[in-house]
Amino acid sequence: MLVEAASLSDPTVHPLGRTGQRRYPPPGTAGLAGARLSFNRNSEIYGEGEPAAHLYQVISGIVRTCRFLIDGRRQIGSFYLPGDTFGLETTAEYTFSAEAVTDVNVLVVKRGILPSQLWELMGSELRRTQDHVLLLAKTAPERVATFLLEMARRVRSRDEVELSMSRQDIADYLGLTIETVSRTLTQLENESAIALPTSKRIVLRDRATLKRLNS
Amino acid sequence: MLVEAASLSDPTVHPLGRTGQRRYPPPGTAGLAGARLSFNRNSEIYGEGEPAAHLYQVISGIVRTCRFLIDGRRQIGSFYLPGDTFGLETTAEYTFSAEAVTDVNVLVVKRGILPSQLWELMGSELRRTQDHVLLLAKTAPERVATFLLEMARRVRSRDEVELSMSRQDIADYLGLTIETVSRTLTQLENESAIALPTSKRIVLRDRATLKRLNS
DNA sequence: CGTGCAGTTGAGCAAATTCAACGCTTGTGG
DNA sequence: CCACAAGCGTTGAATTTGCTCAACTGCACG
Repeated sequence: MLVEAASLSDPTVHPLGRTGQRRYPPPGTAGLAGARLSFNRNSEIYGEGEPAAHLYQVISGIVRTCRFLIDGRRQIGSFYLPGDTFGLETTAEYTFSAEAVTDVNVLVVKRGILPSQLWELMGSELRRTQDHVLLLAKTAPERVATFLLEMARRVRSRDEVELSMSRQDIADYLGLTIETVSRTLTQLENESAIALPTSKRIVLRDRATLKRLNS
Repeated sequence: MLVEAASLSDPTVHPLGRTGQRRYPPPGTAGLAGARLSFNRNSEIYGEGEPAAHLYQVISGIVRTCRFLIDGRRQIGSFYLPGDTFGLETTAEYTFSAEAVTDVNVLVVKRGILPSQLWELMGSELRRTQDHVLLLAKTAPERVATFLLEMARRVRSRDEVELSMSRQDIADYLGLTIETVSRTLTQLENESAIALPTSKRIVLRDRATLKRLNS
């Protein structure tokens, strides 16, 4: 991990874990501002159970948050793309760990967060998680199609998506195995719904088919 | 839908519930104030897509929130027990519909909500939903065991739980079919992990086994 | 005493997982 | 530059899990 700006030990961290406290920053400090950090692929940004001291905004790269069952099964909560903010917690400790899917640059957000921004952030977290629950009610092809459409929407891509994360990451997000993800992608390709120029690059050829699966 | 006129003597069942008498709220409702409403079993409290005008607190009975996929599959988001608050939304419209699992009395909360209370509420919604995602990563016996332990915890019951909701409700919450729920309960009973004096009443006989499944 | 509904149980089936093998890419050292 | 190992992804076969369909039971309510 590489620190490019201010120190993390700075004690003026906004106490995000606490509720009922309303701190309004002085005018002019609104917006996201803080130290910039780099993380290597697959390194941990923070761990489940650690004090939830910071908020992070993705500058470049992709971040995943995940939780584990005791036997090692992993559930990925979300992927965060550039511009997304992660690390918002309602408790004193992180309930998920956050890891770098690719090499990542993040901005540590220490202050200057308005309550309205926090509210907005929490709202999008909640909606994302609710959609995730609905996704897990679907069949394998439906989950994969939903995932592809979601990723295409989030990267504002017309019809091509770069899946930077591994098949294992996708599988743990969708609640499937890597084999099922792989087979489903192949099947979608055979149906001409998508094309797979490389294993990480996906062309959406027939959005209608995908949307139908999306339910 | 909110019904203003009280008509307790009216024996006909209003499709969207009927009003009840005003009473003093039960303990634990400090800060929340509003009209009290009654809804009959299986009536809709509000629908997905309606303007999210109100917050509700359960006084008595059980409420479920749910969403549907286009083909009719239903996903239950949460069950709300007495004391729980539901209807908190981050958008202008409800993303779930809310229905009465049993006959229900609720308090409509229109104002008097502090930002800190809203924050707390949103936080518990988020945590609940995150736990739901993790639950859906589990096997059928694990899901059922987790559900039983959660319900027992929430009703603060030593070792007996009244499952007021139907098997279909449980199945749609756990992402299983009623047959699988039924079979799993039978299996747990055969393993002496639980007892089923009636189909709706469950005795937790061996929490250790259930907790092991809970992962 | 039927009728209807909720829940249970059984048999067969389908979907997804597991286990295993294989291919393709990537990176490394000779 | 090539050889080779390691990791990731794909594919196939067997297995398991949970689902579908169907029958049956118990119970509440007329």
